Amino acid sequence: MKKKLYHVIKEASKEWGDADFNIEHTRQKEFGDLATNIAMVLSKQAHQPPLEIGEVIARKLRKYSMFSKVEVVKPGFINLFLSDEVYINIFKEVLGKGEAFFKPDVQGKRIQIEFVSANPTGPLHVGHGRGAAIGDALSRILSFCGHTVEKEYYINDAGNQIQTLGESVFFRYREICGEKISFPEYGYKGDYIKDIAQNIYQRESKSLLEKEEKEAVKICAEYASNTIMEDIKNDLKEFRINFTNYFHEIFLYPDQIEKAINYLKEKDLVYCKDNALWFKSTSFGDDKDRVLKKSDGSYTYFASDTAYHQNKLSRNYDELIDIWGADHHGYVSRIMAAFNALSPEDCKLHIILVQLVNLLEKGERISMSTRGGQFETLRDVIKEVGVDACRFMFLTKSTNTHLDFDIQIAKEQSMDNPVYYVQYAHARICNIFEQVKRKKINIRENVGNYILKTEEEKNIVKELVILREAMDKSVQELEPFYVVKSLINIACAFHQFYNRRRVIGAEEEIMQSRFKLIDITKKAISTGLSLIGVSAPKQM
RNA sequence: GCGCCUGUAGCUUAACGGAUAGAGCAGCGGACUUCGGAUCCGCCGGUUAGGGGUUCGAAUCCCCUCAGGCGCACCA
Repeated sequence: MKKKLYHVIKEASKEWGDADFNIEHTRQKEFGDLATNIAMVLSKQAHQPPLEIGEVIARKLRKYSMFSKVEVVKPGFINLFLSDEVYINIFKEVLGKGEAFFKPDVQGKRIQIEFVSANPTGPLHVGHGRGAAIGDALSRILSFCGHTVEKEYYINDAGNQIQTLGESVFFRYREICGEKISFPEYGYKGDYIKDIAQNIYQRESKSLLEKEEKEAVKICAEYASNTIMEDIKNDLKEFRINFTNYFHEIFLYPDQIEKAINYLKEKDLVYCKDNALWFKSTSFGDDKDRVLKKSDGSYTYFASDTAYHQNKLSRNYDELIDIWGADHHGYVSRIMAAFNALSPEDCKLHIILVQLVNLLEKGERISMSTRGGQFETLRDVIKEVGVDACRFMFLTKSTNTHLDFDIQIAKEQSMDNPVYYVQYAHARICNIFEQVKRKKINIRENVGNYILKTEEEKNIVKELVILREAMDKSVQELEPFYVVKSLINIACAFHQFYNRRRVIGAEEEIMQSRFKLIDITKKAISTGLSLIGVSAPKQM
């Protein structure tokens, strides 16, 4: 609809030449349905007052039957009031296309999105949960819009952290075996480490003590990372997230890392200094060059990450998306540098930073690093507030803003917690159809004469159009939050309608139209909710 | 010290450079004899952290100050 309008307005204003104008949904209904700033934009280049230009354009626009009123106001806005005919046509279009109406026109691409990727050294916490909710919603939205999406989890199972994990477990194991040890400062101190050590003890008894320490630590590390990874996978499943693929860092050792380094060498982007191997990331905009291979011969994580991205490139995606916690932002420029060095041409890499989550309870901050708090893990939070509320909560604010997650509020069923508001609208519609069934009211397949008389009904139609635009915007900006916001507005438009108008009991023609209207509204809500991984219950 | 993110009503927040800064919660007051009151309507509440600048027009862009968060390794 906007596209069509765009052309109409462009046509009406062509005597002044091209301009970068826009059309927006108005905030207040006195300003019509839509408004454009074209007169103000043109006034600069035409050296003419915007009101004059606006009046000329408005005169032309008034000839179109799609507008019931066109007015030019104060600073130079042209307010457009759409005729009922336009609403009816959109309404028919939505009904004809069904769910497909909400898909923006996009060219299908192959996209890989990597998210969560938490190290298998401890359970997922709330911050991971937000990344998970955003990554998963984004995948669903992208694939709904026609892209082919693969979701990948990268497991860091090769570096020092795993070594430390193994050592930590082995310390606990020795403790269980009766040795007196002093647990190292750098070790993982969580209780889950003790549980894992206990399991190993039950399986192996004291046999590990007879092995060489290096060997024993390795066994512990392997066992621990596997069990923790299993737990993580269970948490993700619980959170309704299925990855297409789990990629192990260890798989890159050492051949693919060498391959990546050699590739950079051939391009003369690598040099030796102080016995270490450096990548010239400054040539690609990074602040300083980065080490690939340390002087002790081992690789940095940066080296394996580089190799990992080369591996991704070899899989022929059109676009790559990495979702990281905002605490990794210092890492962005070096990976971008490596990526640009590796990828001569088309494939694009987007790095999305998810801002941190503050976990609160009744306004009090719960620390995530100490074990004082009750709900530091994602699992605990899900158990407490439920998957629906949890996922919705993570998505109500844009990715790039800090999120205060208050357990207390997430449990409440108020407008602070809009998931119920949206679900309730869905349940209400379902209930109307329940009543219809019970009262044996006939729903006609073909409604000859569509009627959208009231503001409330037109509002719903308008919000459905906005959902499609939100879908488009979410894809453009890789930001699922627009869809969520639109869902809340659709629910709002429906609740307003519901409170002022009736479906059952309205005059036959109107009732039949309204059946169609609420049916498509229900579809919009359930589709939208499914895209963010939230259920659409029939009753609550 | 350098870099990134953030600062909007008591709280949580919205606003492609556009109109009187828009919502929800909390507070106060109302609404269905009929489809679910987890809803709807009204009132109260703002110097958009502060100060400069850019322009027809700034919460938004630029500079400075203040406050908070996070990064600045041959760590992961």
